[in-house]
Amino acid sequence: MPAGLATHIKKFVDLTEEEASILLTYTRPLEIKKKGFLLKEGQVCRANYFVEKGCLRLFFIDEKGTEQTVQFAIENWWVTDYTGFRSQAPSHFYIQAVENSKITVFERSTQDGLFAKLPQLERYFRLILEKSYGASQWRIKYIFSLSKENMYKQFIASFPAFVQRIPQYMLASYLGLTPEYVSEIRKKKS
Amino acid sequence: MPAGLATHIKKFVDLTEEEASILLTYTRPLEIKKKGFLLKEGQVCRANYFVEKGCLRLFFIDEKGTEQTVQFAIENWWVTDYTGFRSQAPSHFYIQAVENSKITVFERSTQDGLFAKLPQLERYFRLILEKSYGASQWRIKYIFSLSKENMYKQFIASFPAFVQRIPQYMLASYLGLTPEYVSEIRKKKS
DNA sequence: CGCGGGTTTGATGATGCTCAAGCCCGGTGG
DNA sequence: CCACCGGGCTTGAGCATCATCAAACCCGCG
Repeated sequence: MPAGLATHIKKFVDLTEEEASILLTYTRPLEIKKKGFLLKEGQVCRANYFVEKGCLRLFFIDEKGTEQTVQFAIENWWVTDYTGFRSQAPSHFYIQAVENSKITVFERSTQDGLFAKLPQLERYFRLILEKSYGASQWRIKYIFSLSKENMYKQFIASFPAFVQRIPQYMLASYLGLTPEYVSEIRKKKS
Repeated sequence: MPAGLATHIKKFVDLTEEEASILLTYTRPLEIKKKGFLLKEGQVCRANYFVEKGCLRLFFIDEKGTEQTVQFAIENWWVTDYTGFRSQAPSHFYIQAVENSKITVFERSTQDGLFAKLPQLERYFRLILEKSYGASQWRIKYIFSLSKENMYKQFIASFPAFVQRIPQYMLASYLGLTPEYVSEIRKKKS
């Protein structure tokens, strides 16, 4: 039961118990093991994923074969390849579990039906997307204004708890630097 | 009259003529001269801006005093500082006209009233934001997978017409490189 | 105990920035 | 109509940041 999702929605829009149970019929719970994939390059991205517990990441593989993390999603965040989700064309991204995770799956195919029944969810997703897009604008701001070293320091200062949860190389791939260089920065700091 | 806006909305959701005229009462046309500002750092971002004609840019000034462009908006695009727009806290960004422009202004304070009257706009903005957020994910992808030189080449190959409309230093600030380096790349190409 | 994924180390070198100067060209005022 | 001014673009030398590569190391897990 996606108790987390209903609770999260209620922070943004009204949702009665009855409506919450309608919501249930439009979503699907999913447990996924660490390193499991919800989406791979070339596949059609059919769903939007809400993290009840655990952590997912959206990444791609560049021409040199290195993984580059675009986004992490922890508890109460949504993640999908929005371009692929909208177009239903083969995706250029991967979505992978960073930890053993409990997910609520929201299929693209049932979206319109659900919005027809619970119109306030249209508002909920608008609000979520405003927040996500705002975060994305800030991400660009950090990328352009900070040196790699400062990006790293800033990140671990801002999210110390989260840094504990992910391996270094994954953090490196999120910040756009090499694991070797992360190592060097850490050495310097001591 | 924001004919462009109504037309744009109709591409995404239904909108009768009567509803379009209601929309009119909730928006405000604005003409702004090249280099004029719609938002400056420290001000509260009270509106979302739709470009009917012309071009706007969202940028910030980094600690070295250099302008860094986060986003351009040409005809039929919205632009605002979403974080500031949502929180109504003083912004860290600037919004400036790149050309003489015709804008439709949508004030934050009237947003809820309008959505109550025209609920389908909730959907419209959700769709717009999905598209914008998707574009933003791709922007990250390009930043992480291409060298500066290839970012530049890729951009001018993808948007040759748009490149004509903006000065080099502004394009440089969008791609996160220096005008000097752009110069160097252009020299090499010949 | 051994395997393997992840991290560290260090040497080398490319990418792309900084700074300072000159240049080009379009606009403005005399 | 010309001269000047200044914003933007170019040039080049020098240099910092950060990537690359190869090797060793560490340690948790099967």
